Amino acid sequence: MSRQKDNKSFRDIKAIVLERIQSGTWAPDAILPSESALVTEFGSTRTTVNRALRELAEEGYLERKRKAGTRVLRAPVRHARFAIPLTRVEIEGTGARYRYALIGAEMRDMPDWLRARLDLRGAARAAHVRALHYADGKPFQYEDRWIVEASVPEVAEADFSDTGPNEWLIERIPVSNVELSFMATRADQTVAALMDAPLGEPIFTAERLTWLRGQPVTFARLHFAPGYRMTTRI
Amino acid sequence: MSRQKDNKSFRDIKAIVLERIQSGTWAPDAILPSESALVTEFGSTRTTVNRALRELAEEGYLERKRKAGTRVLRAPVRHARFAIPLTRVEIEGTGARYRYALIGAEMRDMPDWLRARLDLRGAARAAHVRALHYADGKPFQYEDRWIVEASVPEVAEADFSDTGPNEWLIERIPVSNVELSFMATRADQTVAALMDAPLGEPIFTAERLTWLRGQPVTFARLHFAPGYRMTTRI
DNA sequence: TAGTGGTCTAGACCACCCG
DNA sequence: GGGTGGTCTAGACCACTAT
Repeated sequence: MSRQKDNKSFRDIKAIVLERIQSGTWAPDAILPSESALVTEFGSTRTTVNRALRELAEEGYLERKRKAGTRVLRAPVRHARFAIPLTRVEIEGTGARYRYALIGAEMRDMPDWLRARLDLRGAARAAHVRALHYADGKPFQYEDRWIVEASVPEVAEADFSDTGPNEWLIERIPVSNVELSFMATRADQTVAALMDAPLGEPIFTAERLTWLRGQPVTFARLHFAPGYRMTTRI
Repeated sequence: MSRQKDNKSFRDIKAIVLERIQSGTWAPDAILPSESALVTEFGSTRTTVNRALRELAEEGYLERKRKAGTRVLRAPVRHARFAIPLTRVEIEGTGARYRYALIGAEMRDMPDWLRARLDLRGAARAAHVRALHYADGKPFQYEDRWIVEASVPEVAEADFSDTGPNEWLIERIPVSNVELSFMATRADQTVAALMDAPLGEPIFTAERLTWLRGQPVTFARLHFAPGYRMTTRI
């Protein structure tokens, strides 16, 4: 049979199923009809029905188990998805003018807390780079980053005067693993001075740890200007 | 041809392609071979190759366009994914004992800032519920929530003494839209007292706005105990 | 206009797991 | 044991868009 107007695409099926969940037709904990039953109802094939249900499960609405069937989740396990763009892109995306300023960059032995954090034994050298990102002339983000020399040897000769260390890294290192944390910290002297904020001001802070194939590449602490909100719609 | 040992599953293909991206075999901006070329290389069918590439694109590694082909993204648009569980589930997941305490609940007219936030015109009543969630006897999260009566009429008779308002809501309302924000705030008198923290302490705070089919349902502000980190691996 | 990805049909085998 | 979802093959038509 060729594709008819009344046949349902996987998007149609997703929409119909979601509507039935949200309207309560299929209440939490209810078991949906099997794929083959839905194939009959929607007049499509298992491939299509399967894709619709699989995606709804990925989105946290359904739980699927062989033999047990497809169940409507009581509390949809919603996942917040945050895009993690380059700071420059994030700023330009709001229509603001981006400016970058290097505060300092030097090669150092890594402090103990950082070696512990990166799970590195023995001494290791790293570039310690500090920089400010401005939006429309106002401080937007203070970046305090370490780049492990063993993983990125060219870092010893890198020049960060014009390009942020993150953009520099992205040109060279395809990342494989990232651990990302968000927290609220207190503005210390450095941050307060750079952000033009009172000492002790609550600062939205992100920590980012990056590995390439098991090797630690970089650790960054990103301090956002007071009032920053990270927002997403799900 | 039946499935042979040397045939590749879509997972195999994903892994191989990802390895080629991360090793630089397929550098940023490079165009991958077309699906049919990969079908020849991997000895599978387009359905399988397509699923592998489609998922890698969803994960932010590739960009796909008809006719233009599949391109390796320079800066992988990585997405942090945070599971948003019930507070009780989050606490119990760490192995800690969960305890809930209601602080106050009453029906009120919504304040102006909230009506603006929910895009509601005219007066509207809502339940204002405040509650504390404990982990192993220590304050973990202070929840300050408004529930719109027009969207959930039963809320006027609800009893939140034993069950948190979030769990209560989930039993009744399948959500459709959520806006989630994270920020750093300063502990005010209420939060400081409840969290046993100094006034002005930086507090990791989440705001959550929920709609059902365009109707605002609830607005919650969740204040986490000092030191809270939200972490994810991507 | 030609080549690429997007999606569908039709059918099949299999892994898992509940009863 | 048997029903369910997981995934694959083989082939097809179509939509988009770079050239």
